[in-house]
Amino acid sequence: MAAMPYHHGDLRRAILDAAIESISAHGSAGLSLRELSRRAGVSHAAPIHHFGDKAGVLTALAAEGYELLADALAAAGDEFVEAGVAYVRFAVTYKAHFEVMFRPDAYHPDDPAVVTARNRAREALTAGVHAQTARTGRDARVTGVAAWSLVHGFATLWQTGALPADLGEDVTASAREVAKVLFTP
Amino acid sequence: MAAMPYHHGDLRRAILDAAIESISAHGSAGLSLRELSRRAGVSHAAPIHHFGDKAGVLTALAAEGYELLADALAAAGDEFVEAGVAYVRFAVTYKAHFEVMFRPDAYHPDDPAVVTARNRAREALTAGVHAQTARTGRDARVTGVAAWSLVHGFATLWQTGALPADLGEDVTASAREVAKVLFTP
DNA sequence: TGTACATCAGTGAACGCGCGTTCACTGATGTAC
DNA sequence: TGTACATCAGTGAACGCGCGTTCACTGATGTAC
Repeated sequence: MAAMPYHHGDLRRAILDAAIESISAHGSAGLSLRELSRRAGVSHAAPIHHFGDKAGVLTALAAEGYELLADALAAAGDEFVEAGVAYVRFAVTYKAHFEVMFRPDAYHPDDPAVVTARNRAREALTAGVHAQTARTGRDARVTGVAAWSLVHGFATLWQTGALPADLGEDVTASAREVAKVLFTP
Repeated sequence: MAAMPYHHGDLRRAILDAAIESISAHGSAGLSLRELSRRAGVSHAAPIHHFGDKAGVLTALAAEGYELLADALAAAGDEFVEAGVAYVRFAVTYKAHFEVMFRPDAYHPDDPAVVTARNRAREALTAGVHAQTARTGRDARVTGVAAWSLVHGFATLWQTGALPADLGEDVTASAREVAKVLFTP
């Protein structure tokens, strides 16, 4: 039975992973630092060293989430429907990140890392919309909000389990069908 | 200085109102029964009498929310865009109800009152969609999900303050513009 | 009109719990010379 | 190659707090006769 080494190695990452696991299972509402420490197998005061306080953990998670979202949207390119699908796929794959990102009361939304990543995601999101509206001649601002609302609402309702069961389990396919409604004559 | 009467009169209502006030201000995550009792000016064990436990309070709130939503949608009639606007207006006006309704982990989603009210709201929501798709020949199921996603996402993003500031402050007008995108050629 | 009694609504003390944060500490690591 | 020392990472005890729920209770109300 090997004794735990005194230094963890990558406690920062381990705490974030523990947070992701816990939030995915039980939501972000009841999250506690002590639970994360337990999951990471470390004393309950250890996370403070890396994150300062509880909000610091969620801030790091939100920043990471916006980075991942920006990457996913960038990878989808200028194809509007595919960007929408990528948004939904991100929300489902990174459930915990997604949930935290849109609970700004729970973290430090003005944190520089968050601001930078969020702007990157915003730009990626509007890029697809602009490519679309340039072709169709619609108002870019309103169309952008409509598109964002659609995919955000779909992702949120899907997560909550509020959508009718007969949609099936393939979230990508469902999201694509739904996204098409917005841009099919 | 009049002494408080021993019996409150309508403590049930007072607790619900206190919950609405508290959730509107600070979200539903940190809500506590003791805080509600304080707000209602009553001993901290009193709410148990009316609601059984904490989840009971939120269950009552969710049921009330679905009733109010069903009423709002019914009042909008079969006009699709107006039903969408009504949905968003409901979410903004009854912020606390709306927030609780979509946090089924926090209450008893199988409570009969909740189930009944939720079904009423569902039917009202699909009525508008069916009227619309009968006219346009689209697939009712996918269109319904798209419409619901759109208004739900818009409402959610509006509440979080995530939408661009240049939309202005008139949520009804913005919602109408956005809803129109879904059904304008 | 009065009275006994059941029922209901609210009280206040007590319980045990998990939490975030602080603190002085110790173990481990790496760097300067 | 060795050694002194600064820095960093994690510990564990302690703090004070607010919480949900339980419990035996008392005050108020209404109903049967």
